[in-house]
Amino acid sequence: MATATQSPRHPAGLAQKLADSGLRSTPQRELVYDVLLNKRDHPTADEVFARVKPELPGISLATVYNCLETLVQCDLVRAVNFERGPTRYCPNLRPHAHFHDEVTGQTHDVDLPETLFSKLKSELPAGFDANAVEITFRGKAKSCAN
Amino acid sequence: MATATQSPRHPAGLAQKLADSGLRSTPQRELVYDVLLNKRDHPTADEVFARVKPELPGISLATVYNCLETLVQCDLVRAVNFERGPTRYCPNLRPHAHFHDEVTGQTHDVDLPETLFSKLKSELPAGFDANAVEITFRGKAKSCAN
DNA sequence: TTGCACCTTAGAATGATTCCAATTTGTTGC
DNA sequence: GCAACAAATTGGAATCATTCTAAGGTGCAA
Repeated sequence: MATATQSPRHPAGLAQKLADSGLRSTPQRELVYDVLLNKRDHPTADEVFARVKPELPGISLATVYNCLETLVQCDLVRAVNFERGPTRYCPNLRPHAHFHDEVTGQTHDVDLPETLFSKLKSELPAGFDANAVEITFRGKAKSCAN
Repeated sequence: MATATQSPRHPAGLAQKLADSGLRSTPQRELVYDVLLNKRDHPTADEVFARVKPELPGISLATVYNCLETLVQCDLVRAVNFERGPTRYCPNLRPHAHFHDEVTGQTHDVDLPETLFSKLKSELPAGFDANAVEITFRGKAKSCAN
């Protein structure tokens, strides 16, 4: 029996949401989710792996991929892709856009008015029924330090 | 017309645009560009390769990748990515969005009012300077036959 | 007609991700 | 408590798109 070395640093929602899908809450899944919540810089699977390893040294990269996939399935996390780069993960569930900084390679969340998303969908020609829109900006972000 | 197996089926712009960048117009580049113009279904590199091979049997996949990259550099073609799938290529230079049909896997161009793109950029918080926006819809497209 | 820069080519290498088969772990009914 | 069964994890192999590399063509310029 694994002792509770790690208390849940995340909303209790995780176990519930997993259970809703008939899935179990495991140390690996909790930790992966914690890591995403704690540093919301859109890490790749590899980066998540690196952050998770110190706490759970036996975890494998395959498991990290599995956990991330599971979290995406449960709608706890969004997968974000940009130009064939490795998939990044984002625990921000509100509808939002992404801004890719061409200089630093960083990804930022950008909140946009809800109306914009629905407006966009309404612009579609007849016969197109969208259930998701994705908006991605590319450019330079002035860091706060400048 | 039976004589010239490959007359330029594309606007004369190609050779010019290439020259502008100090590049040569080659049979491979012309043919790849032709293929994109002739069937605008957002083919992958592999698909372009397959379409090009009958006319130029000696062409290699590496060359197709090279040509596509070159055309993108010259702003004659746009590379389109969707969720880690293979990159697709699109000779439509007008600003437009893409609609991915979840059923058929097809990609459709969607023209949106120019104002929308600028409006979107103007919604960005201070400090974010976008030079490109990408809009991608996912959903079902009723085919015309229905 | 030689030199040189650009191009193409085949195949090897890379990188992210998925697959697989073998444990391990958790849960349930007894 | 414990066998039986399902769900999860693991390491390594496999896959897929793409890029790299080294070697050989091509064509214009001097």
